[in-house]
Amino acid sequence: MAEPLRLFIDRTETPIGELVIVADREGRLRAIDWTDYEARMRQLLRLHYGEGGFELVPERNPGGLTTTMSTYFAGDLGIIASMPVETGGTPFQRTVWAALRDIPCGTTVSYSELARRIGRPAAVRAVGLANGANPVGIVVPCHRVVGANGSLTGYGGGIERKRWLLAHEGHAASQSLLPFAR
Amino acid sequence: MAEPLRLFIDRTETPIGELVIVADREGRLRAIDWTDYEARMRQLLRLHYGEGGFELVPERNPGGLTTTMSTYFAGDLGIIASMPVETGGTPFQRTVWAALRDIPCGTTVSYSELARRIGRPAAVRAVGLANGANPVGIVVPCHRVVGANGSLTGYGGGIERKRWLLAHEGHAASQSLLPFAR
DNA sequence: AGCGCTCTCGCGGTTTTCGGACATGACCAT
DNA sequence: ATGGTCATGTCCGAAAACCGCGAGAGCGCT
Repeated sequence: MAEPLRLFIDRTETPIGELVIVADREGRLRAIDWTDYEARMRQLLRLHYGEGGFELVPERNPGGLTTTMSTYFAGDLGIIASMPVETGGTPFQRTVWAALRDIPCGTTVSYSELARRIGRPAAVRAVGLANGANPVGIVVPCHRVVGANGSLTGYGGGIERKRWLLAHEGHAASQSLLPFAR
Repeated sequence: MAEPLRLFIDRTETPIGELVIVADREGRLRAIDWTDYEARMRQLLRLHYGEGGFELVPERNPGGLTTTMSTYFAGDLGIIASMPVETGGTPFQRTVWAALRDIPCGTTVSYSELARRIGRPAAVRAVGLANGANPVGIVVPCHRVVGANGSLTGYGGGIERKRWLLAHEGHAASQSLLPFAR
């Protein structure tokens, strides 16, 4: 009944692949992902806003977000911390995502530590799940969460990109971090 | 996200109980039910428009619909046929409800006949279900559907009311119609 | 011992799947 | 007549599967 949410979609190249960016009328980031995972991103949007609950309109640099992302990749790391974001998700997921934004750039946290921080020390796997369901990767830095033993464990965009992002953010040990525990 | 749909709610007395009436800004009927089943009506609204997808604002005689209903109960039977109606529902349900409005006042149809009319002769039970899910009873005359053997079978507001409505509409045999097959 | 690896199992939120209930009625076998 | 079977759409609740984890046990090597 209520006309669908009007969202704007744009794309931009980065050193590790093309990004798809989705913003709303107010210039808040609603979704972002790598072009090669665009299908998954659209699926997530459908899940959050319903089948016909939104429409994607191509537009250049909506809300200036495309520029912001380029700036981040160019080396201005702090800029994403203040980027406006709006998401759906369950209460639990939103709690996890909020906690993600509190992880300082250049550092990492383990899944269990993150679970502890939101007051649900036992919900470790659930935190992993919520991490994977994050619609606004990079900006809400799910890549800063690693295994308890320092292994990179997983990343929706591919482990290689996770490693690159951490290195880009100057994480001291990121060069030696292996995909799996050695 | 999108602010909730603003709906107006009113009540009116009838010979067979109090009605709750819900209209939209454009004066179209969105829902109607007997006060003693108001909980079910609200449930249906939640189902169609989502948990926080609408709000009910008390208002006297919204869109003049309350007057229209009184007029119907006073004896002007034809007036409901032209009453504006807007509903959610699945494609199948909407098809069934549309077919209901084509049943002339003062006549009845069996569930199977109705199923045949919408081109789904086998979906007899499904038609019954869709009938029960009708959010705008009386106006979309689900009470004009009876069992193949003439029994009244069922009605969301109670069999007695179904019988009364049919009698009110001058259905010839309604006086002798029994709740269940004899 | 001490290290490091593998395997197993429990953890918990979300999604998916499945079965049942229902405002019927045609058909077939007792 | 009576009674069981089955088709059909949709919602709901229960149960199970799914995982971007991690602690602990068992085992083979220095």
